[in-house]
Amino acid sequence: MGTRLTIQTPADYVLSRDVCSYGYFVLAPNYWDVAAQRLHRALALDEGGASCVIEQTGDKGSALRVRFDRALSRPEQAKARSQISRMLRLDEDHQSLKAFHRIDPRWRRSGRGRLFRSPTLFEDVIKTVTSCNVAWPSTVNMNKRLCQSLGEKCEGSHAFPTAKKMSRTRPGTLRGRCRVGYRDVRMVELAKLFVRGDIDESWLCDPLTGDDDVFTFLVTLPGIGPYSAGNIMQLLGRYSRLALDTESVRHGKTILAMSGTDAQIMKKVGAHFDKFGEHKFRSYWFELWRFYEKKAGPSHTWEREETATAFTASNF
DNA sequence: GGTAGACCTGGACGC
DNA sequence: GCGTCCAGGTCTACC
Repeated sequence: MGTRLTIQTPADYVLSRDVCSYGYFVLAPNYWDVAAQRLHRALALDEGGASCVIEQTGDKGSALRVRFDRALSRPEQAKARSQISRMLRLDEDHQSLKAFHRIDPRWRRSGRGRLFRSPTLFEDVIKTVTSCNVAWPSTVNMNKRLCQSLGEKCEGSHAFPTAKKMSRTRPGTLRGRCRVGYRDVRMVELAKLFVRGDIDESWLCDPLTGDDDVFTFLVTLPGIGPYSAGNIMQLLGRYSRLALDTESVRHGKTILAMSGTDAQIMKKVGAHFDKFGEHKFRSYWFELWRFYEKKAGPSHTWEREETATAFTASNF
């Protein structure tokens, strides 16, 4: 029989709202079961992969129940708790959420403020690289193939590849089997940096480290430019910068009624959100998310293979 | 500091 | 079914 864990949540926590809050919830190995409103995914643990199902059967703030497909050792249980907590932002600073709702009360009623992320920073960084210079369906495919080709196999699924595994993979394998194209070398280099400890997560997360320093460091990494750095910063819980891309231009044109060249609109979008200060990214993102939900319905109803793979500028 | 072109994949389109 | 074009962010070379 597999291990079962109970994980306490903050008083305002709603699983369906807080999982279905960022596009990564539809990327492998994540799978949101719309009918049951549960999150399925495999985790890479010390003794191999383990798939789990996460559900919240009670009201807002009730505990999460997590069922694994196998028995976990004590150290694995601790690691699983830590990874799930990171992924679901259970550790999001409550004062920061309150401050966000004070500066942008549009999201107070729904309680939106947490953005779904990955169990590890490595997965967040690689997912960011797979989202660059491609349409969303290609990002979905790349992540699916990365898991199938390099992820630890467990019951019915695969975990996301570990940095160690990817660092030992030939770029040609990534390109050929996972269809990541020219990103192959950059992804292997990133994996090696993680394995060598050259990417110091504790420094990146340290409140004493300035946002400018984090940004300056991130853009030195292979495959990471201004867009990716901005995105990784929000994944680190630093919301003071935007991740500007073609979606930002679409948003500027269609929702904010901005005009000019794409470069001019990007600058205008950046300036438009300055008023939200260190919560800028969340204000920007939830505006985008609201737009997607108007088009496709509430995000917790998005079927991975249908609606969720379709939200790009060209489709909307 | 700003910009043009290459990088790669997959989808759309025309034939 | 095949060929061509295009979108997408980063990187390098060049001005």
